[in-house]
Amino acid sequence: MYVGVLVELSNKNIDKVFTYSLPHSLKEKVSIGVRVKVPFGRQTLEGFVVSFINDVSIETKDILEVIDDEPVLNEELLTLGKIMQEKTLATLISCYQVMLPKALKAKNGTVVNKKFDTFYKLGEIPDKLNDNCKKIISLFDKEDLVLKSEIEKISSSSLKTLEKKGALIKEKKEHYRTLLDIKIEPKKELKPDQKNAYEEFINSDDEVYLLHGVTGSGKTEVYMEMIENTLNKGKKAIVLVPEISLTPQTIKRFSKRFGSKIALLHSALSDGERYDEWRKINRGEVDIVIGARSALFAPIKNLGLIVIDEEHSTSYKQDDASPRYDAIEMAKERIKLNKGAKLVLGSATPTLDTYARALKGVYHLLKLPNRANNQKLPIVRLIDMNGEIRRNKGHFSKILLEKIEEKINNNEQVILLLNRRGYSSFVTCKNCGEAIKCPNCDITLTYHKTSNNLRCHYCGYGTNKPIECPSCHEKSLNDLGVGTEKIEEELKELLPNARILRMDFDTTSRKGMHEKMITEFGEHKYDILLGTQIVSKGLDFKDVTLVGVINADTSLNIPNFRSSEQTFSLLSQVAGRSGRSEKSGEVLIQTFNPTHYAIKCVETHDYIKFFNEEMNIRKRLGYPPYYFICYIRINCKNENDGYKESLKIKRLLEKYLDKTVILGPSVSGVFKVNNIYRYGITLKYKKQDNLYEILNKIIDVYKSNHLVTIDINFNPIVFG
DNA sequence: TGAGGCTGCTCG
DNA sequence: GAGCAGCCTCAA
Repeated sequence: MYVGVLVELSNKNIDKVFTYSLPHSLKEKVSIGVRVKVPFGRQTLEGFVVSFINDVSIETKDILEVIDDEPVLNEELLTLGKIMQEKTLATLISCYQVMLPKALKAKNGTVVNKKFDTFYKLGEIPDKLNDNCKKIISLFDKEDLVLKSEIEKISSSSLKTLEKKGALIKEKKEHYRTLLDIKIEPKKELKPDQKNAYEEFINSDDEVYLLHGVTGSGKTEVYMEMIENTLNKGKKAIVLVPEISLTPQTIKRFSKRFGSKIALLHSALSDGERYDEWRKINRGEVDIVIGARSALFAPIKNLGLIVIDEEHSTSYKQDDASPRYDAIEMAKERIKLNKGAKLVLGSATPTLDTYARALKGVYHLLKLPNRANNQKLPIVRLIDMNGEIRRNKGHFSKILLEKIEEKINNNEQVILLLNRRGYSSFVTCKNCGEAIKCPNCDITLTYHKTSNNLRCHYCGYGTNKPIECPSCHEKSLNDLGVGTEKIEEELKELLPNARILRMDFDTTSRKGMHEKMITEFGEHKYDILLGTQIVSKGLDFKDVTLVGVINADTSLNIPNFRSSEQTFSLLSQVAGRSGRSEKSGEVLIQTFNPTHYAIKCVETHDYIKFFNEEMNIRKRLGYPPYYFICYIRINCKNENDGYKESLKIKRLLEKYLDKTVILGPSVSGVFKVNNIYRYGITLKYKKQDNLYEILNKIIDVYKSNHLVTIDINFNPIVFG
């Protein structure tokens, strides 16, 4: 008897199935999907059993040890991992590892302790009982098993008596760290719009849906109804939310409706907690999994529904490490593996790719055009900052300051967004607000401080940093960004009596801080919530009637063809935090580009207009959704070798890819990381049948090259 | 002639 | 990834 094993190391050279013999003593313990320890060369490695093999023609070694009692990868996930490998061209082992919580990844030295608790169950109850004993017995009215500690709260001596008489029987059971405070509340009736969308959903056989609903339209209520419908059919559901909006507010809403049927998977959990949640899911003890990107791979059986909320969020693409997979693409694959299952994508500002597909009928479009409870969308005003900076030194316009004061005096609350994307890596003019762009690509040039020049990361164009602004000819070029701390200081000086809560990566990184801040702001212990992107999603405070955006433009200037889309989306989302209760809301957006379509369309809440404008540009310049993009990064210790190899690769690609536009090589977003130089080649294509074949060949050629490594990223978020 | 470095290959 | 064989270079 032999088994195929995939070993833990992520390296293209050994990313294949190795055959091991199975000693008689381990025969019973091995099944497909369990982790094992195997000899590999002169080291011992962990790996996954992926197949059983009958006859072999080569010498084999014995499996040393079987680690798991139960498989950690089931058949569905094994298949899904293979699909991921084909789509990302990463190593197969990395695709499996990314689906598992840290504690279950095949990796030498991982040990996880299970925690056990003592419970009691009922035995034979004697006729005569004293009061304490009666009380203890009554604990079993609601539950079959009661914790020892709960019983001891009544009386530990009575517990001993009952145990002796055989009325209570001890039982050791695995303990799960509980995460949810469960108080189930009656569900809300759906509003007419929500009901229409829901009914259209349940009466359709389509696989993929886009729920396009404006901010505050109550998408979550619709999701919950869809989930309930799924559970009623005896099936289970996965809900993905961006990490940033996996706030206590969101979790509470789901747990109030579904209680202990939920498991949570997100980054704030410790490894142990995450492992507990995973095992609960694996044993079929929960019906709903809520989590960030990787929760898509929760080992749920009988899956009926996947919901991906805020589907436009870039957090669904693993962009910075291999496997560079897109959770939405993988969700579609998982739906296919579960007959009858459906995928729902939800957003107020869907990505162009998603909305274009919905218009074409590839996805079934469901609409929530109005806010729930007849609230109006907030009134948005643009504040032209051109010239304003010279009038006063700081970052606040007169109007915004006055409005903040007015709201605070009214006992209302304010959210302020500091848009920090693209921080300082580009050059703008302090006077006219123009950013310096590439003449070939319509992409903002990236400023390289060390060489004091500007370069395009798409085509490789480069120029020295000019002394004056090419647009208004003032000598006021600026390459600095602003942080929340600085803004907070400024605000404290301008409004000394305001209570300001600063929320950003620094202040929320400590465990529980994010939750504490949200709770305290909700209790109106502060007047102003100041933060970065973190304040833009999922928050719902009834007293917030003003949202201010300090610098709308910075995200327009990131060197990426998606910069307009991401700006429109961010501003629309943060604007949606205003006026979500009875009081009507206002939004003030400070901008140097008040006529830019991405900003104008936020003012008018006009997604469709934005979509059409942006689609025209994408079509003209050959970007998604009209073209697919693939970014090949070449990493090398030596600058010159890296460039030479990049050119070789480019020539190879040009030889075999006849229907693909090949750009570069140019320096990558961050040119030097850990003393490794990085170059990039960008591919644009509509249909190129042999693309994967050629890319696989290139990977093969370089897999044992010690000088050069290659990363491939399909549909990248960042070109780095 | 032996030490040291580089490359390419294998691991079941 | 680690280890190793095979080959090259260099200095004496």
